[in-house]
Amino acid sequence: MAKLGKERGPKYHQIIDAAAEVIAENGFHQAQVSKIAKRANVADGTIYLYFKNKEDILISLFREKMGLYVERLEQAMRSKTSVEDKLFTLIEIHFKNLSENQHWAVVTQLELRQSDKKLRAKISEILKDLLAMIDALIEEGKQKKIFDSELDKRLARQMIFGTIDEMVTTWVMKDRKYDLVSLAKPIHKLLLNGLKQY
Amino acid sequence: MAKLGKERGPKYHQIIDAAAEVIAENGFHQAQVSKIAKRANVADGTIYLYFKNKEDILISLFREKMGLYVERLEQAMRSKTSVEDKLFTLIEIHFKNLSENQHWAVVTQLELRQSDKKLRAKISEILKDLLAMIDALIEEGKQKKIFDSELDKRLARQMIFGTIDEMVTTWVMKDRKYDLVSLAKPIHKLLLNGLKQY
Amino acid sequence: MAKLGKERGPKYHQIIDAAAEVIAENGFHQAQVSKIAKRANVADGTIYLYFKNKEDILISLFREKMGLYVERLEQAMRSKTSVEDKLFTLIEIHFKNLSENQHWAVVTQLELRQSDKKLRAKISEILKDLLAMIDALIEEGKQKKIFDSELDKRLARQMIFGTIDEMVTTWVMKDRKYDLVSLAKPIHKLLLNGLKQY
Amino acid sequence: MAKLGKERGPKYHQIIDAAAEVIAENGFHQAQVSKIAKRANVADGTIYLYFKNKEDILISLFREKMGLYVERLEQAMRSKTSVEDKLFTLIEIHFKNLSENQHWAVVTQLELRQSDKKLRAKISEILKDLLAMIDALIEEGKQKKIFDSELDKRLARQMIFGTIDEMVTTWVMKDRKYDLVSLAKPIHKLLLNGLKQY
DNA sequence: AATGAATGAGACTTCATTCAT
DNA sequence: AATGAATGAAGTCTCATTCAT
Repeated sequence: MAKLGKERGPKYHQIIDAAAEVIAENGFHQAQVSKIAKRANVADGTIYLYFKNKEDILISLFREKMGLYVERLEQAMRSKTSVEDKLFTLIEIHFKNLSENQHWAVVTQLELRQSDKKLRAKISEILKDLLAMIDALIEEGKQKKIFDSELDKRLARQMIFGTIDEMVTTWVMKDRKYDLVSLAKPIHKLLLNGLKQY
Repeated sequence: MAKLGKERGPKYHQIIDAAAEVIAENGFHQAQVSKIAKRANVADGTIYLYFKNKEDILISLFREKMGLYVERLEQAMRSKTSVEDKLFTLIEIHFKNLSENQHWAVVTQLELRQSDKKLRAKISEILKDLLAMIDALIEEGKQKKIFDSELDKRLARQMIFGTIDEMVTTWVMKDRKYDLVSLAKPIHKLLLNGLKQY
Repeated sequence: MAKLGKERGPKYHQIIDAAAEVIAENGFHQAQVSKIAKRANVADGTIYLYFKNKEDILISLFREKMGLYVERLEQAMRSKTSVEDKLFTLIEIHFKNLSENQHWAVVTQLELRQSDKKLRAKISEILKDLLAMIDALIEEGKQKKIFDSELDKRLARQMIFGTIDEMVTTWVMKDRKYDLVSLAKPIHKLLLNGLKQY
Repeated sequence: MAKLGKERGPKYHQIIDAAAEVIAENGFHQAQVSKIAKRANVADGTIYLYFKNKEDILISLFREKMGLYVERLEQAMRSKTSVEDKLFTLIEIHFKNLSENQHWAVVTQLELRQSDKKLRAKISEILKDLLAMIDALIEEGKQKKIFDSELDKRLARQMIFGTIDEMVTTWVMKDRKYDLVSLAKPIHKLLLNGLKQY
């Protein structure tokens, strides 16, 4: 058996990318291993030199893409100082990222949610990095007295995440017919309004 | 041939209810037609006298349950006059409804989302009644000058729906270990904060 | 799911018999479920209404055939009184049984031994009835002072069973070109010689 | 192309031995070529420089080990003069050989029998040396008037071989919990009893 | 109206073997 | 001589749906 995802040859990413495309085009339940293999220009068996099983492809896919996203997000937020700007950046980068990878947007908002309990638990695990960033942001806002000191961190996080996630889902379900990124500004204002103390 | 939901014998609801139970207990992917039939005390073939196919059972299930919920919601909101109270009622009834039907909460927040694109599109269709109520509420708030006249109705709706949906999902994923209804008050405050004009 | 082998419809035996034929003709590892189904004139899926899995077909096959054989053996031996006659009957019936079911002989002596450890353990379990009969015979011989009182029951059983089993295997491997039943007499003499006390 | 067993480099025996170990430890069906290669510290492809295919490894394995055994047997029997002693030596060396190589005993009595018809035919071929020795022994016994002149050589051989083979198999299946070699004496007596003339 | 036995398409994964380096 | 990444064929079992009774 090969490296199982360790030393990643070029085929590793070939397969990951093929999986993202095939899922976006055919849907989660129609993304057969053989279809992914064909799209990646490798034999079916080759998949199993790089991934333990089909689920492993999907988790790796999510981890890779999410990793890139979180990295991009961290980098962008580092240059911001105010809590307000950081929240705006978080929203904007999130929307930009998905606008620039619309296939991927379909995969995260619709297809991957069709996975079973076990797979979704692993996806949740990967999402934690993002949620932790939101939590840190809320904490900072509370310390800087921008947000109410009584603000429940969990509720605030659910409002932020729930809102932007729902916005992306709606956008995807409307076939991405309008510009998502331009909604960053108004939704930022709305969310900030909710969190701020007066 | 199936009656296609017209003349609904008693078996119709027997099957619907069995489906809800079986999905809640076994998960979406383990809810086979034969399992539903057995739970409903009918033969497998009988299912097809009342429903076109498996998907039809699930859609009908969602429609029936959602209908009851929207009805309850409308009734509760009718007695409220202020926009603030109406929003609170919407959140509270939503949380109460799911707290009192925890099996059903699992079905809507986790299991039914594992369905395929086609089925989810139909589920979205049914959700529209709820979303329309939120829209009406926002409209009323704008007219009464409680919400900003510039407020984007779609964004506001996504914030409200996204937030409460995410809250229920988190609650379900945390195995419903805490009281959801008591979160209605603080989240109502947070959302109202966001929507109000100052 | 159907009765899983309980209330056995006609298809149950159709499948069992098809399995015996297919194994004898194609070998154990070439006896695919689909081949058995085709031979039994049922759909692949029907197999699983009567058997838990492929292994279950094979075990049931062995149990059914072995049950018939042991029954026949018990009946034949019941009419014999002397230990010598009983031993002869045991050998003769064993040889006759396999001579009359040459397909089955191939299955037991060659094909079924290719099964894996788990399946073979279950087959051994079924064989115990036969071995118990041999044990009872040896015990009786010792009590009647025909066999040496010092005779180790386990060794004697292994000599009897090992010898006749090896004879059948040789006969099968030589393509059953000679008459097996006529060897019952001389081998009976040989075995008796070995077991008797002088 | 493979050397087909001609010029045997050191890797030849490395691979043979690795195969024996892997089969004993993992069972026949879990003895993949890649596992054997890893155990032998060679690349998968290297195997095919020394052996035509997987079957060829197994046949060679059996031939090599059996060759050593027959050699040892011949040497031990050479020092014996009486037929009785020779038979005893045959049994004792057989039992000793397998007691001293318990892994190998598992391989011959259980694992290798899971091979397919073709492979087992070749294994039988190799066994012929041993059977020929038994035949020679019977012949000698008949000439020396120790065994009955009417004794059927084939039957006698099947009794001897079947008995000791069954004894080893039982011992292996009982996890080799008792001493096999000490059974040589009583079983020798039993077999001799059977073969002798009175 | 009701039954439930029967159907059969469809997919993940393993592993012996090859061949470019 | 040696490597080991790549190949791709092949098989068991599930389950939505049908249809004869």
